[in-house]
Amino acid sequence: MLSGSASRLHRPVISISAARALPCSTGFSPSITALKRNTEEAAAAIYEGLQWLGLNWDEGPHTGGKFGPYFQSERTEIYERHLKKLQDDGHIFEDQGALRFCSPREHVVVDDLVCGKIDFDLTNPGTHPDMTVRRADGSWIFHFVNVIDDIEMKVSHVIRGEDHLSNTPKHIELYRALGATPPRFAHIPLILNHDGSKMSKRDEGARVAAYIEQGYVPEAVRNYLCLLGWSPKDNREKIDIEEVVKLFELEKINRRNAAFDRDKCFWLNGQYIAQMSLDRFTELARPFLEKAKIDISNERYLCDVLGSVKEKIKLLSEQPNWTSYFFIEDYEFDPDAVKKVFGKPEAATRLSALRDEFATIDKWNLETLESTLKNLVQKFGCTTGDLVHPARVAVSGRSVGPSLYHMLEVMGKERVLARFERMLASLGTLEGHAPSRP
RNA sequence: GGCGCGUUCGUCUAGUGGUUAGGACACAGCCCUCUCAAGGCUGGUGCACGGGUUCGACUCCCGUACGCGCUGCCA
Repeated sequence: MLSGSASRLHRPVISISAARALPCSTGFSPSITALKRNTEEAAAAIYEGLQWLGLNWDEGPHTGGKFGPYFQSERTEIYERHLKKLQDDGHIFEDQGALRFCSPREHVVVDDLVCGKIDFDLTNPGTHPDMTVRRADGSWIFHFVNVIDDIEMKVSHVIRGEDHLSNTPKHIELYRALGATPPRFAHIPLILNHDGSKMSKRDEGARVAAYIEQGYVPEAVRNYLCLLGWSPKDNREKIDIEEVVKLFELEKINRRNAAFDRDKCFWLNGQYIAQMSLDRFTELARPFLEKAKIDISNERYLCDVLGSVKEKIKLLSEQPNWTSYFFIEDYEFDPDAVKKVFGKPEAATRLSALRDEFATIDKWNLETLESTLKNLVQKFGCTTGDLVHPARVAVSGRSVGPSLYHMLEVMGKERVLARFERMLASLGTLEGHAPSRP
């Protein structure tokens, strides 16, 4: 079994990648599920986050396993037993009611899978005081339960943040005093914010909920996290989880801390969206559309609409904004777009002509729509844009959107003609259009 | 302060003594084009600094600086 202290999302992602590459199971130490309720909630958030990322583990509080119980609060007897052993062997002394472990005062070499061999000099009590293992009130100290849990659960590899590197020699002293062989350690770099400051649990990049709300795709976030401190070394950026597991080696993890790059994560998300199936896209988009109260009961239409905007979208949360006008008739008109496109009287004339031509179409599809419009362009001697822009504003109220032909095809003849009609009518009434100008 | 770890474009990285220091994001310009994207092309920016070792250092060694971590009866 392998353990990782899941204080941040990045670590478990790396841990799981590593574990899948190694032939062993994955789990999380009960030591992270401390007595305090907020800690348990934090741990639960990590578990949920991992599930969202599509990563699973073998043992832990909610999955079970053969080394339970997995909550620290239920493991008191286990800790008592090990403490007793240490006391019997004379490693413990009392200090103001608390219990401390008496350090052997030696050099301890940590042989880390990522950082290599590091020699720590623990001979000076002034700089390395004897560690407390239990408080006066009977509660346990993290370092102690952490070691006990890993022994009890037969943890073979401890993968955790580099912030624990300096604590590791103390842990090793404990393993030795208990007659246990220390596991292999792998201390992985920390994730920093873009400005170089340390990323805390409350920072956006560390909150899974933030990714979900903003419309990130789980596989993209997972991919991005894998690339922080690790690389397939072949210039690939988009790399699926199976491939990561195949290539992953703890020894190849970088030692330097990495800054979280919002832009790149965003870009990767767009890559995943562009390349995913329309079915998957629809599945992921649904909650966002529902939240925006868009009527998506017509599955077929929904799918067609999403198909027309899929390649434009980088974040799922952009969905409603890109598609709302497909579903409602009282969509808003962007004043700037209207002004720019219909500022000239020819625009209305051309739209009117286009309406007449479209009305005669039998086969309402991309090809016919395009050829019909292009014919009219010839006739007027204008540019394609001179016809496309008015049509776009008429049916969507805005100047940006999917390819016009695609949009019109999806909307259908009836809807499009009605919208043209309304546009023309509003131009006539609001502006009192005269065919000629001074 | 002490101890530990780190330092290649702004960011993520490839690179393990001889490379025009490669890729990606971001940025700029061009092309394409019905808009916005996408895509294609081009461009600029980098080996923290100082000493060694070597015929030759981004690569090895030693310092310095800077960053981060630990130094709790926090986890």
